[in-house]
Amino acid sequence: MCASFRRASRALTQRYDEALRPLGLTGTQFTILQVLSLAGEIPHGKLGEILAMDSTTLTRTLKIISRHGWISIRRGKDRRERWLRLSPSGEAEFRRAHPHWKKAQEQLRAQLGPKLWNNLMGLINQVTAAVAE
Amino acid sequence: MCASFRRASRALTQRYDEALRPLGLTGTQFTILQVLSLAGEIPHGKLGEILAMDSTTLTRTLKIISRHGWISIRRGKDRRERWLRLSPSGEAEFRRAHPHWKKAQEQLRAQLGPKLWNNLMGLINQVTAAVAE
DNA sequence: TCCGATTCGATGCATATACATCTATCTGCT
DNA sequence: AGCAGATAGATGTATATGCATCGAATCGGA
Repeated sequence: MCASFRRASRALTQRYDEALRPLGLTGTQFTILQVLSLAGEIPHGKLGEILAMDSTTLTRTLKIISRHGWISIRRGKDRRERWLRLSPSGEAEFRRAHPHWKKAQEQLRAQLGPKLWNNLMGLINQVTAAVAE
Repeated sequence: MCASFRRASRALTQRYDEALRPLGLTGTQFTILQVLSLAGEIPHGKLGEILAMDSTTLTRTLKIISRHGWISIRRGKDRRERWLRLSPSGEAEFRRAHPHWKKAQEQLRAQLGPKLWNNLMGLINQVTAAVAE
C-alpha cells in the first residue's frame, strides 16, 4: 500500500510540478501557499498537522518560500510559537499560480472522470485520517 | 489530488519506515528488494519504469542498497545497460525484512477493512497508469 | 517560588526525488 | 566504414522528507 501510494505520488508530482515550473514553484510549495490562503494566520505546528508533515520538514520548506518574501512570521503570545500568514506578495504569487494548478487539476480530473475522482478523494483522506491517528 | 496523495504518502511512509527501522531499511529500499525478488534479473531502466521512478533517483537509491552488497550488477549485451538482481545476501535481507513489512501491512489492512483496502488498491493503480501514460 | 517535565520550533545528518546535462554506446543511413 | 541522432545510466544541483537532538519557553506540582 505504501509503495502504491508513493509510486502514484511520484507520477502525480511530476505532472503538477511541470504545470507550476514556469512560476518556479513546486507542488509542495504551492500547497503551502494554498493552505495559508484558505486558513489565514496559523501556527507553524498547526500547518504541519494539516499537511501531515513533520514540523522539521516544514521548517525547511518555509525557509525556501520565505526567500521570496511570500510569508510573514510573527511570534505568538506563547513565545515559542511562530504564526504564519501570506504576505501581500505571497497572495499575489498564489493568485498567479492558481490557474496553472487549476489547469493541471482539471485535466487530470477529465482524464480520470468525476466518479473515480470523487471516490478517490474520499478514500485517500480516510487513509490519511486513519494513519495519522 | 497531488497534495492529497503526497499527504497520505507521508503518513504511510512514516508507519512503514518505523516497522522496518530495526533492520536499517526504508520502505523505498524494501520495495526495491521486493521487486527484484519477484522479477529476478532486470535492467535498471525497466526497474525505474515499474516503480514510476526517475532513473536518476534509482541510481542513488541503488548505490545506498549496494553499500550493503545486496545487489549484483552486470552489463548487458547492450553494454550501456545494467542488469540488476538480488545477491544471496540481498535475498537473505529481504527474507529477514519481509515479516516486518507484512506486519505493518496487515495491521493497516485490518484498520481500514478489506473492502476499502481492495477498492483503494485498484483506484490508485488506475491513477498511476493514467498519469504515467 | 522553584524545579522537573513538556512543548515549540530549529539544526545536524541521512535518504528520496527529479531536472539538466554529460559520457558511453548503439542504431540506422549513406 | 563512418557519422548523425537516439538511448542507457551517471553526475551536478536543488528541493522534499523525517529522525535524533538541541535550546528556549511554558506548565504543573511541591
